[in-house]
Amino acid sequence: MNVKQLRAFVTVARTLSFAEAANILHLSQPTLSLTIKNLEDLLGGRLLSRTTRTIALTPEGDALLPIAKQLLAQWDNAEEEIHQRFSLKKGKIAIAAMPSFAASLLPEGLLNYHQKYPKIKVEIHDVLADTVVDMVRQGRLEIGISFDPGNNDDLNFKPLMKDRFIAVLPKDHPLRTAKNISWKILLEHDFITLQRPSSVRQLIEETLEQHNLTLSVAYDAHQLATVGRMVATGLGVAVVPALCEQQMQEQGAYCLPVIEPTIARDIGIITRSRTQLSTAAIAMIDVLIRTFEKRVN
Amino acid sequence: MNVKQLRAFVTVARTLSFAEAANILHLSQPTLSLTIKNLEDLLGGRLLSRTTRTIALTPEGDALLPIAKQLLAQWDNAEEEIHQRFSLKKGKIAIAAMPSFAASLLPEGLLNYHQKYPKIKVEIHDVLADTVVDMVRQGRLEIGISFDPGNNDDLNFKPLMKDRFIAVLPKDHPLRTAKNISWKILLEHDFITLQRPSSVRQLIEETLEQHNLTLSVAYDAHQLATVGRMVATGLGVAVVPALCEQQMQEQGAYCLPVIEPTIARDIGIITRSRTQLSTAAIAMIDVLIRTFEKRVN
DNA sequence: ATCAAAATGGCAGGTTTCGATAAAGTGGTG
DNA sequence: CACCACTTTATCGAAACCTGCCATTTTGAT
Repeated sequence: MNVKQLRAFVTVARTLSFAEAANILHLSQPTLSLTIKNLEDLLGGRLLSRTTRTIALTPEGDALLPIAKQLLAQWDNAEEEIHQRFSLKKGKIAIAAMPSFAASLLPEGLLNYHQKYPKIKVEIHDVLADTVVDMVRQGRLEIGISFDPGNNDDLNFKPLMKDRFIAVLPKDHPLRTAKNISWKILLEHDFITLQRPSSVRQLIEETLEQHNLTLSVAYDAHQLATVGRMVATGLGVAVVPALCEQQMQEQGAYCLPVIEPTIARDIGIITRSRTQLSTAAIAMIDVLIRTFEKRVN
Repeated sequence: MNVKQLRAFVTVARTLSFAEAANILHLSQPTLSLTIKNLEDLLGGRLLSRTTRTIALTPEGDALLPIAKQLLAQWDNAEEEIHQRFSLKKGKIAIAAMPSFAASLLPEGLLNYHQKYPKIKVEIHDVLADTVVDMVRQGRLEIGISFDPGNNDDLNFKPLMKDRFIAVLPKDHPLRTAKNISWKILLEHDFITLQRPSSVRQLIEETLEQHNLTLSVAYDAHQLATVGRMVATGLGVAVVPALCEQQMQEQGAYCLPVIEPTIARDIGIITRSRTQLSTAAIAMIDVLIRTFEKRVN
């Protein structure tokens, strides 16, 4: 039994005419005759009692009709459902992004995506950079935004932009008029930064060590927002990704480029290699690239 | 999208191997490859992410799988349902029978039918003989059991048996030892019969009129059971179809053949001509014929 | 008898199917 | 670390099959 046969039966049952049904189905009358006959043979008896003048449903046909209608409706729904998913009119996509990106640029990308594919739901996981990588690796979601996880067989990294690190100073700090500030000077002040598992903290420590600079941390916190507020309050200075510049300024802190050394890292899209991405994910990646490509903070 | 494609997809999703799935589906592996490919093309994207070593569902495939499973299950159910109806394992059939038959022989036929097709429900309408004919003519049910409705374009009559009319006497009646009884003698007693719309009453009146005999009715009732009880009580005598002989005897009356004239009528199966009978109905007719054919009461 | 509609038969085009073969990814091995 | 062998899917070409149409016949109703 196939869909064509069932559709033919329902149409004949509705029109009570082979000729008219054949028209509707874009078939010739003989073909329709045969189709119905095949269906009847398959099911083991007549569904339609037909003379040249009158078509009527047999009791079995009567029983099949509502079932067939429902079946066809569900069939079409299923097809439409998947079709919509593929054509991005529907569906859901999950993204993990490191907090600095999630809270700064990501919304702009999401806005572009939503304008293009308004029916797709997007779920954002703003978690630590390492967690982003883990979540993608475990297949918990399709797209991660973080910095380059390094050579990795099962992960792909597509760079989006460079993220410099910037110094954050209280607004009334004497150095705020300078064009930039060196680490050496910066480290003479009380230093506020993120707590250890953070990638920002790690990167700062590693880089300073390479340049034989010593970091003494006065305060550390979990969230950049806290750091920003602490700096604004005058507790000390900090170094954060440029991505957070706007956030820092909004909290009343002042941002300056930090040099000697300049710290920068690639931020990009992480996906699993060897795994087919959903069309929604492919579209999301496309939008993100268009939005952020070659942008340097 | 067709059933074959969906079944192929579900099987591959279950086995996670094209080769194994092809075996299960009794297809060659290339054919299965192409089937899946066609389904994917139709829906607009990949459902299965496949390498030579690993097969995995894409998000869309994941979404389709439960839908497809449900759809196929319903599909099979529908097919099975109708199939069972045709093979008489299921279904319902309605019969109308005149009361004299319904209360006497019919149960024997129904028993045979039920033994052969235990899943079929049977609905009995024990109504007046004329009503039986009307119900069949109107298409309210497929099978009627009554006497010959006469030449009729839209009805078929298939005789089952001859039904003689018999005299019913109180058990202590002086004539009960006779081999038979003539109408002339019978009419000397108080006569009990059915009320006018009944076919029994009509047939008796018509026949007697043809033989110049006069019927004077002392009592008339609606149901044969009442007539029987009245006779048994000694209120008078009656003439009823032989079908009711057992019933009369059970009620304490005594039955004798009635002669001069003998009244008999054909009892048979009435169906609509030019209408396809359900398989259940065809089987019922077959059973009834086997059970009652050539039986003469 | 005539007319209209479904059934049947024959034929063409397209699809499906298969076997054979190619391509690709994986895992082991030197 | 590169290469080879093995396994599995993808591709290709030919044959079988099915499906569709047209022409014709059959059938039932007027």
